[in-house]
Amino acid sequence: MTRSTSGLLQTGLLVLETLCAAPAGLGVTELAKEINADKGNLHRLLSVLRETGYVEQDEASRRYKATVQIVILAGSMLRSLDLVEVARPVMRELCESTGETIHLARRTPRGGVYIAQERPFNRLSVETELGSPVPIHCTSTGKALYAGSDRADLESLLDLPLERHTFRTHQTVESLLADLEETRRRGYSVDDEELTIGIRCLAAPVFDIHGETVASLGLSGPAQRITLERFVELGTKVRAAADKATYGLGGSPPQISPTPEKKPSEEKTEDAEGTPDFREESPAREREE
Amino acid sequence: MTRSTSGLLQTGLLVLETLCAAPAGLGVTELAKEINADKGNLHRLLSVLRETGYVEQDEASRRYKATVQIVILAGSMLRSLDLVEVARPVMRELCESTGETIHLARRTPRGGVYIAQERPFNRLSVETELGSPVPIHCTSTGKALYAGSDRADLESLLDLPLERHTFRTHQTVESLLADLEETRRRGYSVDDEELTIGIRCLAAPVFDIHGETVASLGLSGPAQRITLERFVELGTKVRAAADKATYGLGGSPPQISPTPEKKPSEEKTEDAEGTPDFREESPAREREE
DNA sequence: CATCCGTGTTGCGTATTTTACAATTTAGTT
DNA sequence: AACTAAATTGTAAAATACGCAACACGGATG
Repeated sequence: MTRSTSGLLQTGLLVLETLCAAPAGLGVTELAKEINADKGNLHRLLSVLRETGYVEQDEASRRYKATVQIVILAGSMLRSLDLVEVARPVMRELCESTGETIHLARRTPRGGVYIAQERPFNRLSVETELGSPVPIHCTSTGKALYAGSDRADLESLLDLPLERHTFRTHQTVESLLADLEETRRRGYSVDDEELTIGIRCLAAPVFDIHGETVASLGLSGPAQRITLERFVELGTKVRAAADKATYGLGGSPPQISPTPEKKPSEEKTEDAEGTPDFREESPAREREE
Repeated sequence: MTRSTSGLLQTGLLVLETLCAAPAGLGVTELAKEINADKGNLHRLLSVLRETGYVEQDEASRRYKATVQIVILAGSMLRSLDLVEVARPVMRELCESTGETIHLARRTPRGGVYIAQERPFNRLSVETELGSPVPIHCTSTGKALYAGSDRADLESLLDLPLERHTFRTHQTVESLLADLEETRRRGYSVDDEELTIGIRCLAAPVFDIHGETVASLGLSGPAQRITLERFVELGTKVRAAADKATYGLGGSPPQISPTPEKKPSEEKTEDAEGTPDFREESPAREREE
């Protein structure tokens, strides 16, 4: 009982995904077991992918591997994304002025993805890989991306229970929500050793022309250099850089905390029309460009 | 008369490719014209891609765009490629010691692709984009990748006539072949302003455990710094770095010019068994790991 | 050396999908 | 409000993907 309704395109993509995740390649049978499909049909499907150039078969081991064709596609996509183009110089500048690693992550309905990075030299620097998913509950990048989401959206994004990486990792949705609330107020997010002990990060959201959060720009480095005392200084710099990117996209960053002196509760400026609100997703109403 | 034999998977991939190259997105009709397919069917196909997460439709403009899903795939592929893992530290080291941009390109049967890059700071540096194709006839990277190919292979790779970028770009296959011959002899390739005036590059091949060229590691920078006098010094460094990567992959670099003093002609050491030969592709005989 | 086991590959009838063409809705424009 | 162009939905005919099963091949085993 393999599976009934799937379609060739769906399984084809699934095969590509599986193969991309398998460094050494997979045999037809292994692959069939992995994605629960018929051996024979899979073999034919793989021929198609081979002819198309997405997959190659090792002569000796007969195993199938993904080729760099996918990387070509991704490259052509990123090159055509004006977000990267706009953010790159800003990132380099911030990287040089702070001497820390800067990264850019794109927001998607299903989670964030790192899409660009700038690293300094002669320094212990944090490695973040391109194209890898952004954890939401324990990175400043993730928090900046989803600071505007409501509880329901957030819960659908998180895979509960929240994976604990350090003793500082958020363990409850409540504490995460409070953190996001604070993020919105101060205009940038903070990760104080919540993913890795010894690493602190700061990030700020980038908005598009419709006022929606499309990306976040972040800075990360060792706790020795990113001291708590520097949070405001660095946070401001990160936010300024993110705002530059926002302007580059034709958008304008929302006002941050009109009334800085306030209790961390009860500040629902709910739907205060005027400037695009940081808080919530507003459906795109204007047409594209 | 749209097209007869294509298959959903093939057109699906074609759609993805087209969409990745179209920054602003495409409408169903535009897309249909572009790839010569039926509007209605494409619409259904796009629904599948939307459900799978590879494509999204802009609410306002109704246009379809590629999502970052492809980048996620590419990332997972590159991360599982030990080539990148092995080469990265070598590249950083070379980048720091020379202060120039270093890049890594992977060889494929259809041409090369840039898959990694390291750039220095505070320097005018060359930008090479990840996932973009490597021109073979006018870059050191391309020459290093295909130095071992014979004339027939080469001609199938090149899109003739050779595109002229500068007055130094190779205009004939003959002069390119001679260049490749010299590349094999000296162990690294050279690009003396053949793609861009003012930019010089050097590259050397990386071999896998079977002695096949799998990648090339290159250095590029402005001609003011990369002077002709430094070619040997830098070429040697680049070659050494590439060799390190080769060793990291479990391979060993072939001997370079056993007799350094020799005329540029008549040096066919044809099939001198012993160490893997730089010259020609040897079919993989050992089984994978 | 024969046998077995696991894997890749091929065959085939049936049924589901894709296809091509066209009708219909929707949105933007004059 | 009518017009235009594009997106979406509908529908039989035909191509195909599907599931199952047989075959080929290689390495391991006894």
